[in-house]
Amino acid sequence: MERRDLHAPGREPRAGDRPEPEGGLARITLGTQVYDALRDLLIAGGLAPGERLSLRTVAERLGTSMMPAREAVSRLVADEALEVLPNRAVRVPVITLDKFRELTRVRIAVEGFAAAEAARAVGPGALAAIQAHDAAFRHEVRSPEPDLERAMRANRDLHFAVYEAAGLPSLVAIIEGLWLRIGPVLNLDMRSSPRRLAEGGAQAHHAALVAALAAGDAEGARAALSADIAGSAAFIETTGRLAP
Amino acid sequence: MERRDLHAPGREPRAGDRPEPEGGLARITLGTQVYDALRDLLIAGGLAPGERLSLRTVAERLGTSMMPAREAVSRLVADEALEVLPNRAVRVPVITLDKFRELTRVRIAVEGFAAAEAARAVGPGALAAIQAHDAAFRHEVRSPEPDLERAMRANRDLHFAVYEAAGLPSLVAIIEGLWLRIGPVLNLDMRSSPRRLAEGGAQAHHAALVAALAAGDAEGARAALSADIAGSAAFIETTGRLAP
DNA sequence: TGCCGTGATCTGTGATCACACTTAGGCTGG
DNA sequence: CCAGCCTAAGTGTGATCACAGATCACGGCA
Repeated sequence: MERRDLHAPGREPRAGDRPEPEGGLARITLGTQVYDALRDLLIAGGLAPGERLSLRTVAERLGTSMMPAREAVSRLVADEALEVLPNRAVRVPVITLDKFRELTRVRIAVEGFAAAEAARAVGPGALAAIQAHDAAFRHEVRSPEPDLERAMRANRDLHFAVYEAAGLPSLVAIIEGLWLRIGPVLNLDMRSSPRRLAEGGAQAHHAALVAALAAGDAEGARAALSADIAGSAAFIETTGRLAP
Repeated sequence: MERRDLHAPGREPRAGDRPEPEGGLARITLGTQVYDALRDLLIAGGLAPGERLSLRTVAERLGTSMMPAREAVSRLVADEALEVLPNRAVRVPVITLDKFRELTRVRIAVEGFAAAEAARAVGPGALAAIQAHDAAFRHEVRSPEPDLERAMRANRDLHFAVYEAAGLPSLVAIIEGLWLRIGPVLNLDMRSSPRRLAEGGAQAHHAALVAALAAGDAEGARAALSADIAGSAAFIETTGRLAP
């Protein structure tokens, strides 16, 4: 919370900020908005592992009272994306090496299944979108001056486009929960040593994944995605930033 | 909320009810207690699909103020175990047939993976516990007057003993989230037509599952558990209580 | 100089109040 | 007798206050 502004650019929400009845069909509560803001920060690596949060700080930073912040943080704690220490302090969990390996195994199983289902269910439109994200990612990492932020966003968009193509929304929700927990460590390490991107391991896995999806090869898609996750995890482990 | 008391038997929590510092190491907040109470009700079928909840009613029923109820309901809504209608009314979601089938597919994938891992990782102690739950379930359904409540609890204990034997806590948490969502419909239908228990389909699947676990046969365990879930789901579909 | 005690400050949690909104029931006017 | 409005009760959401506990820095004693 120290380093980034949670606001959307140019938007400055205030406490009594509901002049128009929000037009849309579904009502978006302030608590949900704060939740989404924190969630995006976590997945994008805007919050480092071990970083402490304060309900009052979050609330003030977003221009709301403490209540929406409470609800958002409470939900994130329930998702284990945040944790409250016995001191009552809230912080981004510091993942231990064992926990990281466990999460990686679960990811390979769950996301691998999603990729396999996607290979069976993907349509031409979704496939085109996936290929676009793949191209964007490849273009970014091959650029002479790669933009880390954009590359990781393209990577995320590619993955979730695949998962959504499986046609199982509950599965996507589960995967989002997993990304919420590995996001901080993954992004932090990527940020600290961007050479991983240039190595091209991810590109190769992505290419194999897209090819398998296009061919309707479920097991091929599962294998490619598993290799992608495993490769990324192996890199993270070598950086040694994980707690013992 | 109309039909059951959320209190543990003989326990009557009151608002200012913290004379002793709760002894334990981790502090259990009131919000978490309410969450656990509602969660158990949902998994055990104490709340029917479509049933409406009210924060004030929940709070009063548990002897707390509205705040802990808010937090608990908010978390359950985040888990999709409850839903808030555009009217701002909170109710147990009414699962559609398509959604039920989707959840079943995800369950087979995720819980099947857990069973396979359990076959690889289970130790003698955990295996004994699993066998005990299996025996309890078999004893209950073979009894001349089966106690539905006890049978379903034994079934749940058996399943989760297997999942925990996999040694992947994050996976167990995911599965709990899934059970939270199918619990109401599953329990309701079981309650309305208990003959399913007597048919013995579940017993056979359980026996095959336990045998596979004892033999370290991962794929056998996965197959047995998948068959158990599929059989149960097929039965639920025949009762036709699901929304179109 | 080093260490312990102590108070100010900050934390999350719980309770209470206020508000916009929905909904259901009763009353009035036809 | 029926249809219409319209009030009153009930809803979740947001804000504010109160409080126990933890943290940390400062100051005084040894």
